[in-house]
Amino acid sequence: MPELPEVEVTARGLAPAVRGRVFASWRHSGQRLRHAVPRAALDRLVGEPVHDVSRRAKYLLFEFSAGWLAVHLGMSGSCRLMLPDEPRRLHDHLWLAFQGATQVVLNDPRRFGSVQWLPRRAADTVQALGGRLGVSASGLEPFDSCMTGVYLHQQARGRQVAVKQWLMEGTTVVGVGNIYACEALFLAGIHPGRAASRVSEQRFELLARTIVRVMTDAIAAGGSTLRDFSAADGTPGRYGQAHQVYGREGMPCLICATPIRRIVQQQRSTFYCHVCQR
DNA sequence: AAGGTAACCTGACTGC
DNA sequence: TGCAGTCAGGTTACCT
Repeated sequence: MPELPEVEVTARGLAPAVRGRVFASWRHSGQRLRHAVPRAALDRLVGEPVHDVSRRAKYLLFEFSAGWLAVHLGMSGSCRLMLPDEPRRLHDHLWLAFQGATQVVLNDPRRFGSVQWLPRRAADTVQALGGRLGVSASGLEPFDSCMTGVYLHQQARGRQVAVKQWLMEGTTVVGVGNIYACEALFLAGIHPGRAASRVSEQRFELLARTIVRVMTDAIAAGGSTLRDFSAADGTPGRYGQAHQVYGREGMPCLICATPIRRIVQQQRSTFYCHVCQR
């Protein structure tokens, strides 16, 4: 599921209900997620207030005085606010209860999601947490003012990999997954198979702007829902209706009417227009 | 060092 | 109706 917009929508949905509340208790389904649930850290956090709920890359961050609880939604995860007496659903795996009867429940059918504890280090910032979360979270946030065509061009130097794959690595810019990589490359007119180093600075300038635009629009629409995703209040995202190429194989390009093509790169589907994207 | 592949999981859908 | 095969928003360990 979730790329940056979906995680952002989740964070914005949870924050008003959770910010400032005291963490009261937690429960785990016992089913293994990507990483073992940090039991000792969760136990220590009981009684501590949550200062904020935010996002870094595709990670949801619950900020405590001692550090951050980082939740990743994997391919199929979603986090929802629930009342204590609501029945348990299939694939609910983690319950975080807060004072005042607020409960955050992580549901994840495929269990590619994770929960990690990041102890606070001196002068830590949310931006700096990226590297500690993994290489895929180490790049710049798309909304960072340093995310320019010059920056992308410089980062892509010497990289022979396809630009789409390079974009999705998360080492240059974070949060761009399969859907939004396809969409942003289409809007920038860049062929997804082009070597990253062979994209011009001018094209990268356009790409930097289209990434921001696609992300902004997707957040405003509540994200994309393919099958699993829903926001903290359970509503699905509407951005799927705005997809220009993703999931539109064989359908006419919205610019030139040429049928959209689908290829496989790195075992992932890529959708593009071979006329508009060069 | 960079590039490719497999693995982690469940569920929905397609075609026979 | 049932079964096999394919595909799905991500990440990373391990090869070459």
